[in-house]
Amino acid sequence: MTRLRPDEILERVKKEGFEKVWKESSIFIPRSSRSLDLSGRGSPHPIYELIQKLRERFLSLGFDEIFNPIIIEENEIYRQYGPEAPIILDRCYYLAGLPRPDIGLSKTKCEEIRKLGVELTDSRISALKKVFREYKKGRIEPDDLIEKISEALEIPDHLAMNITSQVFPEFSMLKPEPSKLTLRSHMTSAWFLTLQSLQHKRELPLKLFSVDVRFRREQREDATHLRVHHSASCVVMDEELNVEEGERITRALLEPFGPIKLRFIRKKVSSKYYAPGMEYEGFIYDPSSKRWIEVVDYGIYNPISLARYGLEYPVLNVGLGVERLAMILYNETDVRRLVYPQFYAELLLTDQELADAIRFEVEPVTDRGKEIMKSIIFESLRHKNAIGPCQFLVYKGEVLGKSVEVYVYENEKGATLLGAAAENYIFVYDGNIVGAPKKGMDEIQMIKDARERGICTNIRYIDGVASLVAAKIEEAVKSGVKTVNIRVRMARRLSDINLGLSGIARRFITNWKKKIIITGPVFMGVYAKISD
RNA sequence: GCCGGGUUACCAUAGCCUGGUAGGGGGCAGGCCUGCUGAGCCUGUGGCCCACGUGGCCUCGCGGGUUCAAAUCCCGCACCCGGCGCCA
Repeated sequence: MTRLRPDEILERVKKEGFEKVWKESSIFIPRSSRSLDLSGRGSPHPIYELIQKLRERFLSLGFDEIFNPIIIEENEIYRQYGPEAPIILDRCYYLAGLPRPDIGLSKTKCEEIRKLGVELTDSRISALKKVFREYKKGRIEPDDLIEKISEALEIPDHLAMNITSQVFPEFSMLKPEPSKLTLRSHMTSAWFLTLQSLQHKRELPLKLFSVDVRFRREQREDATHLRVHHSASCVVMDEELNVEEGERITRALLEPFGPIKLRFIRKKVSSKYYAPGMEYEGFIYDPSSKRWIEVVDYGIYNPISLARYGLEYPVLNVGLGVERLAMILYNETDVRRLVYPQFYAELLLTDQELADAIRFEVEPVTDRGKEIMKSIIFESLRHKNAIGPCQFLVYKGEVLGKSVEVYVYENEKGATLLGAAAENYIFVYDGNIVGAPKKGMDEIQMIKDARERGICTNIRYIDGVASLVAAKIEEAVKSGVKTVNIRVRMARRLSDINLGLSGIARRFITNWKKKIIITGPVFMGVYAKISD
């Protein structure tokens, strides 16, 4: 397995430049001879899962889904919020863009260049235009711009420098210029536009919803604040409306999520886009923190704002913070961890995941090899209490056209064929890897816990050793080696019994200072004779 | 916006105040010792170069500075984490 080598690649880019290395870079990419597995099921993101449920629920309550504009002109905020607009806009992101370099080379610019003492011919102008185009496409780097301009105009460097600094300051200092466009901070900003457009096109009552993102210019993201989060928002426009419908809609919306304690309170000071006294907040009781958490906001839009959009009917708006609800439902205290687990969640493996990460370091690949592995295990266990010196033939047969005999043996006088730990199983418990017999050793707490509450991998020490021996025999047959003799004595590390961990599992164990305890006497000898 | 803490090899860290060989642990690798179960001991473990040595150079987030000498002191930057403020 060859991997990409970031250090080497960056070193080459530094020496040879981006363009040259880029052209050759496809050769670095390791290619696979197998095709990718496209079966199985992945895990969904909890936020999208919740959004899906909310959408489904809105639809079943008779609301139509709308894709609302995300980019909103600053002016709309003034129309909706009136005098409150500046403090709303303070929390908004404004869009900015880089100024377009003047590729067209206007007459004014040409005139300015002439004033600097450059004689402009048609061919020079088109050469200069070409330089600008290349620059914009990134084929000329900023460092080389002056040089290229001086070549195009056939002038000395210092003159080219003057041209860029005086005639085209935008080339040397590309600074983003703000626009009056903002990213919506509330779904309401978009609802006014949508309602304005639909009010005479669809029959009342109009029931619309959207579950989508909104943006807040937070100083910093913390456990309860994100810059981008979702609002499950709906509006109702009808000839007559009662604000109490907000509570009914909220209760109906949250019904599929089981018994939730809800409380609604009228806001003493309502926001300016609502009519005074007609804005309510909804709280959900969070049993884990034993606190009421604000999740919903609803109210009836104020007639001034409506009038500025020519709206002739009252509008009720309900907005629910999706991430807030998710935190309660998923019992999570940090919204960052919930939404961006890839950045914030600690590396955590369940015992099952850790157990799955334990594997043989080498394994037999041929059917015969696997057969040998099985008989080593079977025969060794059958004679495990035999007293040495002794040996047992465990396999005799052909492997890749050569005859192979395999023996398990014990040379030591008075010792049993297998050591006491040979039949130990590997258990995983609380992030620790523990080797232990199926019975006994209860006086050691870790073993007791691992056996009672941990996961048994069904891998024994003897399995690891047998796998190693079988693989070595295969290798010996292929390379023409005549004998294989493997003695495993005391096990101390996983590799002693031919076991290994994936890199992620190892990182998990070292990260959390977990233990790998597999010490034990294996004392197993296997000998193989290979002849033609 | 204000204030504080952090960034050291595969992992988690010590060292910084008071400048002078980057230390201990885990993991991994090798060796020793281990004969019936919880276990020890030694060595190695960032990169590059070569004349292959008891060799040289680089490396403590990035970039500068001070100094004979910088992980350490000073300045700037980036990212991360806290506290306060803001949170319609």
